[in-house]
Amino acid sequence: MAKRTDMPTRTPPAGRRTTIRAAAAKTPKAASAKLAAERPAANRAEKSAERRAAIVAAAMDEFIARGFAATRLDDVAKRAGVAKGTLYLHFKDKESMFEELIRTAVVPLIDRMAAPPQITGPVRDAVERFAETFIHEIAETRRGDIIRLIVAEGPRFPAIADFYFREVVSRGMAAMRALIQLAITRGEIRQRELAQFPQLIVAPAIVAVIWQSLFARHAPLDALAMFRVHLDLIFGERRTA
Amino acid sequence: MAKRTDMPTRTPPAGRRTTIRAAAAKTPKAASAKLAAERPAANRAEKSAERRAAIVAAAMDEFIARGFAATRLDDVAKRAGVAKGTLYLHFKDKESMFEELIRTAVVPLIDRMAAPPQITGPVRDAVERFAETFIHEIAETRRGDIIRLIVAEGPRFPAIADFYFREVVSRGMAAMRALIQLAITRGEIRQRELAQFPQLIVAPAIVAVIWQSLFARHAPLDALAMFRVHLDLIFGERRTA
Amino acid sequence: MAKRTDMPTRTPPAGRRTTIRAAAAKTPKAASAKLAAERPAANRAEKSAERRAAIVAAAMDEFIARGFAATRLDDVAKRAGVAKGTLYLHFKDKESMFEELIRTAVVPLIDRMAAPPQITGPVRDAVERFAETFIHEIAETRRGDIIRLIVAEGPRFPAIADFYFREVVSRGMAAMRALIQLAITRGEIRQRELAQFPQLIVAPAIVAVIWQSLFARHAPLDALAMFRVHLDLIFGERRTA
Amino acid sequence: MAKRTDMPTRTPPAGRRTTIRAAAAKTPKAASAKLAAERPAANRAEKSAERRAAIVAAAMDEFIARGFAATRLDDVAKRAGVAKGTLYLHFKDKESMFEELIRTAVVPLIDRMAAPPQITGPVRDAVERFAETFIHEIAETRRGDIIRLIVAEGPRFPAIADFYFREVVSRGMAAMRALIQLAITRGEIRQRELAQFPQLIVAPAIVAVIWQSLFARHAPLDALAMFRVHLDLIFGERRTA
DNA sequence: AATGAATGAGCATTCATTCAT
DNA sequence: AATGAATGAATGCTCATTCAT
Repeated sequence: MAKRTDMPTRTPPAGRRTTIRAAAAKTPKAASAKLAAERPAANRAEKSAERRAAIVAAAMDEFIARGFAATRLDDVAKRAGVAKGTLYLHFKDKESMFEELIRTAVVPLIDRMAAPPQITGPVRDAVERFAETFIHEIAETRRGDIIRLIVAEGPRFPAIADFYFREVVSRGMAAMRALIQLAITRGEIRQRELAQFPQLIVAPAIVAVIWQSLFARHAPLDALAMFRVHLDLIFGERRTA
Repeated sequence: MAKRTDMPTRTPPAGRRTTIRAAAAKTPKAASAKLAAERPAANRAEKSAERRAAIVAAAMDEFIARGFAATRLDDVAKRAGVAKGTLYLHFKDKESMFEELIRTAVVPLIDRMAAPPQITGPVRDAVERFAETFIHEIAETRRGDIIRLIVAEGPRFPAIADFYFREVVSRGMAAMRALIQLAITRGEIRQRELAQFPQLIVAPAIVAVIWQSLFARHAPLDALAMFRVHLDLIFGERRTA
Repeated sequence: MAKRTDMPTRTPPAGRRTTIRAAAAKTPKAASAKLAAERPAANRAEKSAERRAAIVAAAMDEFIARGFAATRLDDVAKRAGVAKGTLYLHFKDKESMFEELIRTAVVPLIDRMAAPPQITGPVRDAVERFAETFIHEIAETRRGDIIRLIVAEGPRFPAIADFYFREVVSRGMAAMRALIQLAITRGEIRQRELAQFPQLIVAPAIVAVIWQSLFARHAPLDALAMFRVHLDLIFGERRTA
Repeated sequence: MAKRTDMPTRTPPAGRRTTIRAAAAKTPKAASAKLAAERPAANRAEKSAERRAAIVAAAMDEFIARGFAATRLDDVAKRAGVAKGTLYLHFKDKESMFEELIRTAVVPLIDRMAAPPQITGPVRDAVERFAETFIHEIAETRRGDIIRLIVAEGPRFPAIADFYFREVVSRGMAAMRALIQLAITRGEIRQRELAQFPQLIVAPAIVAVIWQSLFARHAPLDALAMFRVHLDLIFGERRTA
């Protein structure tokens, strides 16, 4: 069967798929021992939360690397250092695991969006700061992969697309629109129609995220520099920085 | 190519996988009968080409609707009106089917990009015409789904990402850069740095494609109108059309 | 013993297994709380005996409703209001739980059989009284289900079939045979060969038990009336009651 | 049809369950080779029917030996000499396999019941002939096990209990009642109330079936002799045969 | 070439049993 | 003693791939 190509970025492959059964880390004990060693003590609830966190992290890695359908819960369990059955103590099934995972992972994005942008100086500065944050913390981290994951699986998981639209996209659009209108009022932006398409502001960031996961090795992209040029288009020539 | 030509927009998903069994058209016979009826007679080679085209079209629909891993060749065969074994007369295995498919599907995109843009008037007009074409023929058709498919599966199919980068992206970028430089030379664009990031030109088109498949039902997007505002940012306020 | 004493008739099945997840009372805590509340205090041994009784009752319900293989110890524990591990403080494993259970449940049957039938008047009266008891206390109660359970699982649990044969069947047959012979001696029964097949006396009772659990809803059966007709066949026309 | 035709009595269990994994006859190939050898040639449809018959026979053996829940489809496949997937070409899932199996197996019983009893002489002779047939062909063969299987699984498969009641029990009862009434009319039976409980006629046969599968090794039962005594009770002392 | 029945490795999920707390 | 989280072998079912017809 499939060769199971290697993922270009993060996550080391959790096992060879078709031919060779992964050398089957028969060492959940070892793994949990390691966990135990790391931390001085932990009561029942803490340990459970820890395990859950390990599962979440492992599942995220696998789902990002392989997509929903191709991810094997066996691999998730191995990577998390737990037995297969343990997954089911925390999640009803693979599908809910995926959906809950995405929701959880999206929360930091929401927090970013929700942080009321501090408009102390020009709007452009606020947008630029926002973009810096986004690019550093999302486009260049695993969170960017989550966005790609949503793009990839969204059509098969309408609940996820809905959730993402509601919690992130529509809120982000509203915030962008407010910023744009403020900038128009202040005369920083002359293009009044821009308020109708706040997507235009973030489009380069989205493209950067996609570019990083698909083409980074062919042609690295300086996302931040690109975004600054983009801002120049919107706000007019860059001030002599 | 022909046969099930255009199916101009998204295929309705044939069923959620995990829970509901797809309503699996139980009529391969019927389908192939229809095929046979369409054309009076056909020699061996023609029939084979026809079958292959049917398979390609069917596979495209299924891969778009479900992604690589979740697509069942059974469904592809059913939809194409052929037996399962027949698929293997045309493709080595599921993986090569997928890869060849993408390559095939990407050719029209290449052709679009390769068509030397007619610069008879302002560069902006050329770009606008290009965008109109792109949006009509890609963002609003099934071809847009192919782009999403590449985004979704690219990391698992580096060969495809490579191919796509080489054949479409890098060529498109080069063409864009040339246009930008021409426009800068002519004074249509003042932002000189834009030439370094031709991605900025197409970013809204990419975002439109993604938006359509994820959020169209929440908030339809007038991709063309958006793109025109985008062009105003780049080329300056729209001429009084 | 007590506690959930009565449950006089069939337990409603907790859910079809393959398709629907049982509505799994999520309240072991609540249940055991109730237990604790019922009785002011209890020393260690008493509490243990109580728990064991609760487990036995719960297990009986589940085994009757689902059979051995399909019964989940999780459900038994939940129904008994104890933790899963507690089951193993009382029983070695599922199999011994089942076997001990049956043995326990069969004891009342034995007691019934062993009670020396009071022959104060005609043998027929004794047999009729016996049948009344059997039908009221067995065929029409959960104990009848135990007989069906033995029929169902006997071939897979030879130890149980052996035990049941030894403790109930052979003793019952002997008692029946004695009664028959007494009746023959007294001239109440003319059919001498009946003594060779004491099964014939109880056959209608067995059939009644099976009928109740399989066909009661299609066609209710008046077991006692049937048995009286049966006695008429054996002892001759019923006296003008 | 044939092959493992008659297997007149109980099947030896196909493997120890809990402790030892069955020595796993890894020889489906061998088995099907044997099949092929037995028969000169066979077209597609014939082979399919043959396979299905093999599956049906194997499944029957396993279900009888272990009950529904404890039967492993792996074992069924092994015994039938086919691959696991093949089972699913013939049956939707384990549950429908079981239900269809029972239905199929019950047909011969129906045929027996439906055969209009030839009343050429005394009714008693007709009943006696019926009983002989029943005991030879059912109580003493694997068909008896099917009755036990229905008793065992009926409560978990209401559809089966319904079917069995409708197709066998109610029809059999009606036939019995007609015979009884004829006998009453002719003066062969004096007990008029017997017509209300035709179950009484067959009760010893049912008991014999159960006895055979549970207690045969403890105390063999001459079912036919027992039934003759039973008939004497109903029709009066046996004629000097 | 075309078919589709057959295969069997693969995988999600369940559940008896154990054991640290 | 009691708990219930954790385990992992077991099992129903799927589906890419093969191959006899």
